[in-house]
Parts: sequence; C-alpha cells; structure tokens
Amino acid sequence: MSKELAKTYDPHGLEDRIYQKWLDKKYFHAEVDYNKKPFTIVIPPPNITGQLHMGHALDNTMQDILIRFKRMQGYNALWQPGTDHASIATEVKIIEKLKEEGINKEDLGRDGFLERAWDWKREYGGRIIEQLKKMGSSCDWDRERFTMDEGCSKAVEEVFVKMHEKGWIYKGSRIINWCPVCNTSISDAEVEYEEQAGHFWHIKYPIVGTDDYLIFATTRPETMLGDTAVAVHPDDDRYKHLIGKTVMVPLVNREIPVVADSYVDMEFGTGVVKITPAHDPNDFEVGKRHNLPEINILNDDATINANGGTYEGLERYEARKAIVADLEKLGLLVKIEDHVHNVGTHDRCKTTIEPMIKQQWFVKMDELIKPAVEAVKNKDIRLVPERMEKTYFNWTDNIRDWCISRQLWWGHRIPAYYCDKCGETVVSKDAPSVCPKCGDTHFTQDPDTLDTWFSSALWPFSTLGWPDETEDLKYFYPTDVLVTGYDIIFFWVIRMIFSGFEQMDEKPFKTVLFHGLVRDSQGRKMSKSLGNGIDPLEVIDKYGADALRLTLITGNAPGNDMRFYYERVEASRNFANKIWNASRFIMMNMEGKDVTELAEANLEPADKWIISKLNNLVKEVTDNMENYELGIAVQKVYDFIWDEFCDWYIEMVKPRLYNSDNKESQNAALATLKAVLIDALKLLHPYMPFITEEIFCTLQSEEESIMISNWPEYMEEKNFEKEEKEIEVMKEAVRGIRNVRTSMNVPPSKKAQVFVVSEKEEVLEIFRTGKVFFAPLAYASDVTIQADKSGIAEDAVSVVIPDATLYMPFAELVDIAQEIERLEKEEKKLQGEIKRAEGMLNNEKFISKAPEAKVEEERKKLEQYTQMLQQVKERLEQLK
RNA sequence: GGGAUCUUAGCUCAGCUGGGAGAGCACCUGCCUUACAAGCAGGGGGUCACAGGUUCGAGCCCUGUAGGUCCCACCA
Repeated sequence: MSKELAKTYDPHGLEDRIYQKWLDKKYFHAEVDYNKKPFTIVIPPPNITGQLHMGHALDNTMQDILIRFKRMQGYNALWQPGTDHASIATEVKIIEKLKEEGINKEDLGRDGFLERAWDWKREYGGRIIEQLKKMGSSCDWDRERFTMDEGCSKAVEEVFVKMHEKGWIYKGSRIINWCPVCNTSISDAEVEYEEQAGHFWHIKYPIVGTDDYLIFATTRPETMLGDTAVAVHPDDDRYKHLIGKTVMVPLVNREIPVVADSYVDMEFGTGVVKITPAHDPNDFEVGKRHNLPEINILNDDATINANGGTYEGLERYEARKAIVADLEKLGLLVKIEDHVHNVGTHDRCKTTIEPMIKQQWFVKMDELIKPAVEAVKNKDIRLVPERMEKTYFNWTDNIRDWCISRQLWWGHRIPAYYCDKCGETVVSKDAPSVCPKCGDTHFTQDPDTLDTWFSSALWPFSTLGWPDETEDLKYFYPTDVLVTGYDIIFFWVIRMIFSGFEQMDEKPFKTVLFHGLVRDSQGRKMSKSLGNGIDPLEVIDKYGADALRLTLITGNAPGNDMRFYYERVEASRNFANKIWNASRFIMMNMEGKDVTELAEANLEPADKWIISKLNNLVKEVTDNMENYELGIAVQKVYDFIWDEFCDWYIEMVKPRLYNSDNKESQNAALATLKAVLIDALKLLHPYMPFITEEIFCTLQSEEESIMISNWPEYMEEKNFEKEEKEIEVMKEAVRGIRNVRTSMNVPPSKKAQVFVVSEKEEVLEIFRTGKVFFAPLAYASDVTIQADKSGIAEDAVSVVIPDATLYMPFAELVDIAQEIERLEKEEKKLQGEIKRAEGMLNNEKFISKAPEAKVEEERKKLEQYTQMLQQVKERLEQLK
C-alpha cells in the first residue's frame, strides 16, 4: 500500500513532524570527511535577547537554501549555528528586568549580576534557536556555540594577548564616545547621527587687556566650562593681530589663549571657534597640536563635575540653560539662531553621546586593515552585490582605531591585570602570580569587558575550534559564504575579515552575500515603536514556513530591501497548494499501476518536450543559484511547475491516462510525470523544504529523504530540440483557437470541429501525433488534418499560425463582419512585424555589424510573417 | 559636503554580459471541465522619470537634470 497525500495542503503538523525526522536522522550533521568537498556557512549568531524577526527569517532562509543546495550537490555541507551574548543589549535587558524586581545592578554586585545574566542566557538563549528550527533551518545543532562559551572565550583571550604583544592592542587616554545612560564607552560604529533642531548661541569672550570681544557661535554653550583656547585661522586678517593674546572665559573666569589653527573655516560663522579639548573630537586634535590643557567638566552620568564651579551637579541640559541665562545677564550673549545639526546618539538607547577623554583599550587599525582591503580589492573575497565594495572601502579608507573596552559586566573580561602595589599592567590569559616589576603577588583584573563584536569577529574560526589546531578548522576553514544584511558591514563583516587574516592568515569566507531590510507594506522599517512588525512565527502559523520562505525569496535581488505583506504570502501558499494537488493527481493515476523507469524509446513528443524543458531548467536554475541569484532561480522553478508542467503537460497527458487501452503510452506518461515531478521537487527543495519532502517521500516510499537526494544534472541526452519545437507549434495552435473562441463568446461546453491545414507534411505529422491531446485542449469535437482546404465551409473561422492555418466551421452562422474585423487586426499586426523586420534587414549597417545569428533570426522571422500575412489576406479575400 | 541606490503595468517588484517589455497581486470576461475556485481559460493596461550622447540597435552603457531612499563625514 502506498501512502497517500491528504486532500488539501495543510502545513500544520506536517512541518514539525518532518523537521523532527530530519533531526532524528542526523541529516544536518557534518563531520570531517576528506572524500567530500566541504561547504561551510557560519550563521550570523542571533542575540540571546532576541526574538525571531523578519530579518532573521530572510537571512536564515537564504543560508538554508544555499546549504541544502550544496548538500544535494554532494558537498559536505556544514551550517555552523550559535548565539551571541550581545553584551550591551543583553545587559540593558537584564537591568530592565531587575528594575521590575526593584533591584539595581550594583546591589547584586558583579558576581551576583553575572549569575543572573547566565540564568537569563539559559532561559532565553535557546528560544531563538527553537524559532530558527521552525523556519526549517538545517543547521548542525550538535555544533551549537555561544560567543561566551569556553572555546570562544579562549579564542578571545588568545587574540587579545597576541595582539597586545604585537602592540596592536593598547591602552590609551583618548577621546571616545560615552553613553551617559548605558554608562559605557562605545565605538565609532555604534554612534548614529540624527538630525536635530538646535540652536546657535552667539557668545562673546572679552579680550584680556582691551575692551574688545571675540564673538563665536556654538551649539553647545555648556562646554565653555571646559574651554582652554579659542582658535582662528592663521590667515584670517580679521583676527591675525589677536593670535597669542588671551581671552577670558566668563563664568569660570579662566584666561585662555587665542591660537591659530587651519582647522578653522574662515567662511563659517564668525571664523572663531572655542576649543574644548575634553569634549569634542576636533577640539581634542587642536588641543594636542597646541598643547592645551584638557578640562573634563562632566561626570559619567553627564552631570557637571567640580570643574564646572557653581554649575556642579547640574544635568548637561540644565547647565546649558543656566549658562545661557547667566551669559545673557552679563551681556555676553549676542544672539540665538535656529540651527539644524547632526547629533551623535547611541544606536542602542538613542541617548545623545558625550565625547570624553578616558583611558580605554583600543585596537590599532592601520596595519590590521591592509590585508582586508587587499582581499576585497583583488576579489579574493567576493561581495555580492558588487556595489557593496564601495561601502566597504569607504569605511576602510577612513578607519580609526577601534575602542574595544566597555564599562559593562556582561561580556569577555579584559585579560589585563594591574599590580596592586606598583600598578604594573600584565596582559595574560591567566592571572599572573608575581609582578614582573616589583614582585608583588596581588593583582586586580581590569574591570572592563570587551565590545561584543570583538568575539563575533572571531566567529568563523573560533566556532571551528581555534585556537586549537582542530581537524574541523583544517577542513572547513575558510568558510564559503557569509550571508548577512548590509547594515552590519562595519560592525561585523570587516572585523571578521581582518581578524581572519590576522589570526588564520587566511580569509574567513570566500563570498559575502548581502540582503536588504524587510520592510512593511508601506516601505517603512519594521520596528517595535511603530508596531508595524510582522512576526514570522505568526506567518508560519498561518501559512507554513514554506510559504514564508518562498515569499521572502521571490522577486528579491541581493542587497535590495523588500516589502512584506500578506497578499504575497498567500500567493506563495497558493503555489504550495498547486504542487500539492498536481502531486496528488499524479499519485492517484499511478495508484495500482506498476510504473516503470523512463525509457526513451517509449516516449511521445509531449513527454520529450517536458523532459527537455526540465533539463534546460536544471541548467539555468543551477547557474542562477551558483551566482546567488536565488530570486531568479526560484521564479523559474515556479513558472515551470505552474505553467509548463501543470497547465500544459498534465493537461496534454490526461487523455492518455484516462485511456487504458494503450498501456505503453500510459506508462510512458506516468513515468514522465513522476520523473519530472521528482526533479522539479528537488529544484524546489532548498526553497520549500517541507512540502517537497512530504511529497517526495509519499511518492516513493522507499526513498528516505529528498534533502539527501542528488541535485538534478543537465544531460545532453535529455535535450529534445525537435520535440520542443513541435509542441510549441501545438501550443500556438491551441492558444490561437482559445483566443478566437473567447473573442466570439463560444462557451467551452460547445465543441467545434477543427481542420488543420498545412502544405508541410512534417507539420501535419505533428498534429497527427498530438491529436489525442490537441482535441480536448482546443475544445474540438473532431480534428481533421489535411494538406488543402477541401471540404471546409466558406465561412469557417480561421486561425493562422506559422506554417499552418486552422479552421473552425461553426454550425451557426458566424458574424462575417466581426470575423473580417478580427482578421484585419491580425493583418495589421503582421504588417507591423514585417515592417520592423524589413527595416532592420534593409539597414546596411545592421547586416554588416550585427552578429550573423541575429541577422539570420530576423530573416527567418520575416519569412514566417510574410507567409502568415499571405494566409490572412487569402482568408480576407475569401470572406469579402 | 562625499558616496550608493532607486524612478519599469493601478500596487509591489524582477529584468543575466545592449538584440522584439515580464511576474505576483488588483481589475474585466467566461467557466464549479472527474488534481487544484488557494483553481481553469481569455483580456485590458507600460513614450521603462526627464534631456542629451555612444551604438546598426539602449529599460540596460556614458553625461546631465529632477524627485525618493540609504550610508558616510560632522562647520564649531
């Protein structure tokens, strides 16, 4: 007894059942095997705080498609999964949760807090993994990793120590971006600039020893508390004489010099800039050049510190108000202008960041970045789409040292120890026992943790066992493709690349495939605050993972954003239903019959036609997929299955199935149906893994899974050009007849006799062979095939196709005028085509410059249209 | 300020190295034809943003213009 498919397609239950089977069978698991070529993808590790969103759904669908494709092609496919500790994002979440319990992190202390964090990880870290499974992701879950597990931590320490020894990781006092809410430094990449309406305060500082003033404009008047100079351009005639003089900072009464620096733009504002080295990156540079003192006026929470004198304790914006008011009282405020400017905010919490000078750990970038630039430049690493290279180089060309220390608790603690006695710094994997400088044995570890991207940067090799020299590493590294959104090029992609070259002396991956953002139906970013996010799990629940996956891939080109709405999911679901029913139809017809293998000798033209079509499809789809054109590839499979296979082939073959007299013909049809369906399912499997598996296994109960079956291959012997052309003629004839019938409002129930007339014997032969299916498709009561028009009623309706004319004499009188009108339209169309072809062929330059094949093609078309036009004209004359 | 990208059917988008404009949805007409009404058959609808240029030939290549989106820089 063969299994049966349920009557209607319903993904519920089916998908979970199948996924469990795959897990049980260990199909996702990959082991080193030198008999096979490896194909490796490392997952962009989702945050443990995360919930699956559409971005994940797209990202993982793409990866799964590639992995399944390569697995079927015979590669040893490894999809390495895992999660990211996401230091700051997670820490913020945990703090929020603690707040609900009325606890703040300091109450718990570092160890207590970390305990809670690990609890969190255990509780929620697995949630997103379960959600990825719902998508059908064929990750090797036996290899699941976490950026803070033992191995990854070991890798982090190894890199830190190594790079420190090399001098590429250093501790320094530099101006960094400070988030006063998260209370930590952040890297340049984490600063998001946001346009804000602000003001320009025009302020004057008295010039010492004169009654004169220097006027300048600032967007942040409160920083005047930390001013240590004012700067003018050295060539500025207005101010040249003041260089070297001093001005008085009001309110704090500090005398500061007027310095000359070409950083000042003479054209902008008044040409005078106040310099606050401790709170502005540019001023910091100016300060360094002129040896200016750096006065920090802010506490970590962005309140004014003791250096702010009477303003101490005020929050930064309160201080601003107070200072402006006080300046006004002193008559030092000239005017206030509206001013729109970009304000740096922390990408996590949107707080306005505060530039501050702090001791932090940095990664020196200038040398490190070189091989990463080179690799992309010489295409050793391929970015898809190529235009992403511009974004990439834009970053690498302007790179600054990477601030990697964070004043957070959740993360990799910096492996630096300070001698309690002499303060000596020792960087090492393990706590040192004796101070190399003073011999003391007491150390305190650096309290800071590392930027979360520091460990993600090592992900492609740390997950394969590095720093140990594992077999996995030797075999699976470098990985093949990285699939990710273009929004994390700077955060992650670049950092993985330079880390790969530095640690492994080899690129981390050969190709980076970028996708865009999934937006809502109006093109807006899906976000929590807008509440416009569509939950992928809800979509899966309603329509199934296959439908969701197909929706995310169709019509989507690499690197482009896409819009998501339910109508598209429905279309995908409908396609699933289509395949389901076609398969059901085929199985019903196979029921109780011994369908043999395909044997070319028995095949009829229609069989060869569809086999040939499929054969070409295999080639095209494989090519597209190798080129990461996933959207194009699946579109072709969709068209083939729906249009060619279902709407044409199945319909062509029905008469043979229903007529059991000719067993051979029936068997050939069934064998073809089955073979073509199976290969089509295979092509579709990477995109819609569940439904294809279900049908595949039901169709042939001895096969255990489509996901470990062989990817179809193009075969020259399956190319039947002659039959392809023949069937196209038949299709043309059927379409022509259907058109005419519709335009004349003839209902399908009303059959008509059809005469096929052609001077060409081979054309007549095509129709003789295909008569069985031609008749029902063309709603013909009877089909007569002959070389001339004898016996055909004068007023029969005619359809002209290349090399043949079809006639339909209807019993009732046909409206001759209408028929003439229709034929005249046809005539006009053909004349247009002829004119076009003649135009080209009469062009001397076209003949001489266009490729031979193209010219020949046009000649053939011209010939054909001329012949068809003649037919139409004859008919017209006859009717008139 | 620099850069990327988009502008194609009513809507959302494909369109590979230049060689007669496509899909899905929506719309109109006719069909419950024994796989499927989540369907079948047919249909309407596009000076491919605009202006130049290169070419035998441009949706595709080049230049410019307009509008949208995004990234980077951050003139205080």
